[in-house]
Amino acid sequence: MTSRRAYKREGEEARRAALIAATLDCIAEGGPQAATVRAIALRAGVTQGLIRHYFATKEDLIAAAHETLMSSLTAASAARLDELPADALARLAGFVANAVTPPVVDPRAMSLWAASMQLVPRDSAMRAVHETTYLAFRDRLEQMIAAALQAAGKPADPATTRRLAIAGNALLDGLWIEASLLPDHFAKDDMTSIATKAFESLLDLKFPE
Amino acid sequence: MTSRRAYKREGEEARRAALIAATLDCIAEGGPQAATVRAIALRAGVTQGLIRHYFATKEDLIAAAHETLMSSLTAASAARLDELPADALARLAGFVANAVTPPVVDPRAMSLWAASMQLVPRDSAMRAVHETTYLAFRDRLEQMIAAALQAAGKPADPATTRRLAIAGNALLDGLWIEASLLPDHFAKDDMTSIATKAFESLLDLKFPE
DNA sequence: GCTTAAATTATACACTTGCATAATTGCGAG
DNA sequence: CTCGCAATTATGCAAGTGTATAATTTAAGC
Repeated sequence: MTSRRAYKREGEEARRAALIAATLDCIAEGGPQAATVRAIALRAGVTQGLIRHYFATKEDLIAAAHETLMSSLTAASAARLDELPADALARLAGFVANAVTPPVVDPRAMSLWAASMQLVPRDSAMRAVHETTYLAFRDRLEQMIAAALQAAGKPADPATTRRLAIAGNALLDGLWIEASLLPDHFAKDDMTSIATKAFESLLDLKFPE
Repeated sequence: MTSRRAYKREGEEARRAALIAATLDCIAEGGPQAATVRAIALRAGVTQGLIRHYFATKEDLIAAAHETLMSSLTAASAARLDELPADALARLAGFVANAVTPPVVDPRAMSLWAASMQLVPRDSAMRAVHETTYLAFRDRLEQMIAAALQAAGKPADPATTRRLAIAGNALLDGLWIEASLLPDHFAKDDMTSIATKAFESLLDLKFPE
């Protein structure tokens, strides 16, 4: 009559995803130290032994979680790309405004991102992930910048667009961080206007209304 | 004949400083989880009991460490202010170049900064510290921007300088982060040139050679 | 419906963690 | 020189950590 906990079998993908989600939740709420095996299992509605069944070690789970986080962050900004207008200038303007306002601006995402950044200097796998996702985002921005410059009839040689993409990316990153850290300091319109005008200055062109 | 460890008495300030420094070293090397009481004591050349003697709890020590870190980060960029030229344009140019190159760009500092950022969303004390230091840095930048605009004979109304300071600050933050995370991706001259040209575009002026 | 392999739970273990408390030692005051 | 007290070390402890392994249960195949 030993009443053992009832459970349901889930597919491997679903369980891995659930464990990763639970891990990110734990880290977001209490930092890396809060992401203990037991806390993660509890949040995933599972007993701790199961973690070991899907991830050889806790470190593996953490790594998988960070990888998932990174791709979801870039995916979030890419998702809206289709909804943007076709006109190159309006397209870039929309992309910029999107990057510095909710839901892309988000304290939880920011906290998780900071946790990842901390690992980059000392974990080569994390460094590789960061490098890839950073360059992917920057390349996309560079293409939109090049298109916008051409649409405005300005020269868009590779050296120039690279430089502008690096600066533009940094600008968006910095604004995203501050808006996420101090949400009450910046009104939504405020942020959009700051980012938009900065990009107009940077590229020396004017976005359509 | 129990040979107890020999030790030297240090003043309270010295010991607190040493413990804080050891704490930051631990966090920089292995993240918050590596900053255990024992690891900190070992690095400070002290036994763990002493920590409790100077800090009621580990959390107190961590908080003190983050506070020290933040003020030292802003102090680092302020220290060089006197060495900058008097001419407003050259002064701003030097400030910008300084912010995106070593020793301000530094993986260790970046790692520690990320650790702090992670605490901001869930720790009100850390949030207050961040807000203060962020605004202090931004205000300093705003003043230099206003001076540069005036020197170039351009209008420098408060709304404009505020907007430019926010964008300029974000730009410097973003470049600082990337240069610190991926040191091999950017040559020193490269970074300086990118930051300088971006600021010239942003303010619509030209820095002296 | 059995059988069976895999998914899941349960339990145990060795080790680390932060903290408390007692035992000593350095070092200035007299 | 020695006394006394605060600074420091040493030791212990209960709780939490990751991981290993055995015991069970689910559900699919025949």
